[in-house]
Amino acid sequence: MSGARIPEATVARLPVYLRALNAMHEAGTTTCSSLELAQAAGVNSAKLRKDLSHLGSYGTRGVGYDVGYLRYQIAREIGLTQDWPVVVVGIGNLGHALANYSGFSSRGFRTVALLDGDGTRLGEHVAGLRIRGFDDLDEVVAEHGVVIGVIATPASGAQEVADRMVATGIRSILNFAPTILTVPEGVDVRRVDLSSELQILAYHEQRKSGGERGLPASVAHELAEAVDDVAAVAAPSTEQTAGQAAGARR
Amino acid sequence: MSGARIPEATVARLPVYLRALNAMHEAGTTTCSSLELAQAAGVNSAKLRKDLSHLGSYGTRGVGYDVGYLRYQIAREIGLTQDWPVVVVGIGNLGHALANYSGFSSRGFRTVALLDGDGTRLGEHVAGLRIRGFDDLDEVVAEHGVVIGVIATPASGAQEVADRMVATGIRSILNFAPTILTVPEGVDVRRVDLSSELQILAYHEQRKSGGERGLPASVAHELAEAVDDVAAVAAPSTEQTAGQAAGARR
DNA sequence: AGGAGTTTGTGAACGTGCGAACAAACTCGG
DNA sequence: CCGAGTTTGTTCGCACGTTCACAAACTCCT
Repeated sequence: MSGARIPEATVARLPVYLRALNAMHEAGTTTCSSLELAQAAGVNSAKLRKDLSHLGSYGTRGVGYDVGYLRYQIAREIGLTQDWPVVVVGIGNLGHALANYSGFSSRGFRTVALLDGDGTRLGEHVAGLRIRGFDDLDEVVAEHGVVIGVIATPASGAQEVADRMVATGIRSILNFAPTILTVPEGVDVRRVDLSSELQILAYHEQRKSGGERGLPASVAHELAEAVDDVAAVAAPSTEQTAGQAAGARR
Repeated sequence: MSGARIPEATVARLPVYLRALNAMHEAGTTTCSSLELAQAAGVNSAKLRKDLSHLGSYGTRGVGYDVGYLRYQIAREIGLTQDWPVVVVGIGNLGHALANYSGFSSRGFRTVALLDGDGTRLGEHVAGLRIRGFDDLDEVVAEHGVVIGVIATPASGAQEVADRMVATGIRSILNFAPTILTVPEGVDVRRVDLSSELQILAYHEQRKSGGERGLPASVAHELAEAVDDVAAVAAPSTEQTAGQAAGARR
């Protein structure tokens, strides 16, 4: 059963289940039903059961799941029973926060090196680690057997960092830089883009506002100004069908 | 056309397209084909065209898309032509980084207040803003018409912050705290979970390396207990949200 | 003007994911 | 031991998302 392929959507939810199970364990709960766990994780209980069924039959009908046991099974499936050395490149504001982030240092992941291309921060200590130059990447990767790299540089340097990472053998990259990385086949990149998340929220917010409820006056006022600003920058627009222009909206 | 519903998967990709278009614009490119834009965004060109077709017919057959015009259309659809005041709660390492993050202050989003429940940071200035107490939330929201809140507190305080936000009228929350928030119908929450992202990478990495198998089930339970003790000492980790896959295929 | 080349927008096929419903399997009380 | 109650694991139908393939529409060259 462990050999079977697990759907990507399920994989993405396993960390959530794991977190909920950890919370239950710390609260002293030893057993839980699929409904309880599902509510704690914010998903449908049928979906939870189907997700877990991909790992194996770790529950007991009529009873539920043993928190400690299920916790271990999920952790093993994800690979958290082994230690993953991680290197962080780009120790600006975000990199600094990541280095101090407890989620990185606990639970299977261990930050083994902080690298920065900017010489001014060299030697500085963050979260108990000395900031080293980016050129030390090969050495660090070889020494600790790093396979996961975190990029927290500005967008301009991210691709070069990624290339160097791939060259040293890193095959999984977590990218915080606001850019799309191009990597060879076989290398996984996951992107965490704060501004994209905000934009998605804004889209839905705009939808809500357009619906039944009115906009606060302050927002409405700023709307007019902002439209002008963006239009001045963004619209060299010459032709184009005026058919579906902006007017239709609210 | 603007009134039609846009699929969620498409909405999640629009910010990526917008970013690619911005890069092209800054590089002086005035026109691009769906293939060029798709490659810059890291997606299939057919998918790109279908996504854009949900907004309207903004391309020209045989030619491609006008960068500036398409850029404006996407920005308008997302709602970036208006100004979104944002309040950030929890000015620890992460909140500090967010406040300084250029993606927050530019392009439609404006951080209007930094709040923290911890009194020791009060009055401190970060990114040109004075840190205020969490109790000022109502006042700040009312004054600036805030509808988007960012939570960067530890997991323990996140739910209370969310409750207070909802009470003041905030309907969109970006949650960096490693916990699942419970909110009323009509409130959108997006989770950004750094540790979940790492765990997803670890899963795939384990797959690539052939994956060492886990321990026998007999030992599993006791080991889970041990692992948990360790985790209990360290602080909890972070969270991520639903959604988009990474740039690389797998 | 007309044909060749290019590129968009979309219809159709395919795969994936989700939720409801239900049989199988367990516990518990008598 | 048996029946009632509970909860898992799975099957099925449906909706959503992705990719292919192609007609429509545009430009360019002769």
